[in-house]
Amino acid sequence: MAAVDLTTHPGHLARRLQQAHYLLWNTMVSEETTSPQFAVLNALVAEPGLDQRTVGERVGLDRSTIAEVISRLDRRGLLDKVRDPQDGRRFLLRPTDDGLRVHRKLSVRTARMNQVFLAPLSAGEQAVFFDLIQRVADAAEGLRNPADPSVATN
Amino acid sequence: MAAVDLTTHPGHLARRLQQAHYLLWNTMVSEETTSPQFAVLNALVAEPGLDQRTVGERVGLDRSTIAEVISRLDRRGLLDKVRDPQDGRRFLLRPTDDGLRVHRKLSVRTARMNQVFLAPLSAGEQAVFFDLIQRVADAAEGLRNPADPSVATN
DNA sequence: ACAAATTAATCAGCGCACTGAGTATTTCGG
DNA sequence: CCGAAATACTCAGTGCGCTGATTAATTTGT
Repeated sequence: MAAVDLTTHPGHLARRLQQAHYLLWNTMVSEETTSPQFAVLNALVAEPGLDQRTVGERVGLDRSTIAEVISRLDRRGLLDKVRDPQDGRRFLLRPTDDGLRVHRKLSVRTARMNQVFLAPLSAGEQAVFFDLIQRVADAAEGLRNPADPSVATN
Repeated sequence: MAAVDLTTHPGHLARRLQQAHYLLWNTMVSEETTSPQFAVLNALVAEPGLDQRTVGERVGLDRSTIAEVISRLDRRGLLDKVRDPQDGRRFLLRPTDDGLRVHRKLSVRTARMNQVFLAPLSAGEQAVFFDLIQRVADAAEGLRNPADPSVATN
């Protein structure tokens, strides 16, 4: 009786959206390479030589998760991981030739998948969709690190 | 150079949105009870006596995941799980008094959290937000089970 | 120059999410 | 009535995602 309507809960909708995407990715893009793995590969194609932490920042993964994703890509030979001679704490990462090939192939398939995924929306609605989600996600991420000195907390 | 802009990838946005929500939930709602656990509890408040599979359907969790979520709620004494005397394969689930208490408390906090989460959007935008996400998620879930006999596949 | 603080990465532990395979129970067909 | 199919649940295995604690390297403050 006191139950709540979950269709008005953004968190629940976000989870359902992500699950739906996960399934579609598996059937239309790749069963071996996951969406987060592709995101990491993509970040390294854009900026080869990044370290682990920075890649995580770029794609929105925390230190532990990024370490696992990278270790899987490394095991499959899709990226190179070498100690930074300038700073022995860091590992520098860059895609291998295989990594570049996989990235190219998956880029095409991902574009196709996105069309199918967004097909229920008109072009205008798609733009609104991106804008609204991004604003909510950005704001929530902002709540998490209120410590940026350039945007004082008061 | 051939890298892709992830801000136009709904899957990537969905993941970021869900992560942002996860963090906010942890700080504003509960550290013990997760959002999927609340969803299950909520489904059982609405319809006490459901079996596991049906609860999973209601909240959008597959057979394996729902089993784990339920076993955690059971361990914490928030629900009762008894064999259906009519059908020995099923377990019938209902919230305990403790489960009802937790559900009530978390309902209030969840409402507050949703307000904070959606604060960057106007009331009109929030309605659009729900509508668009739901349409995309519904459509993608529909691609997954085209086998409903009442809506023939051809 | 050297102790203290900071930073990058790892590890252990928990929870969500999916698939494929296996077990037990019920239902269906002949 | 009884063997085959369907159904509910469990189990093993993989991957994403978070926190808190630890280790190793660099930077900072005297």
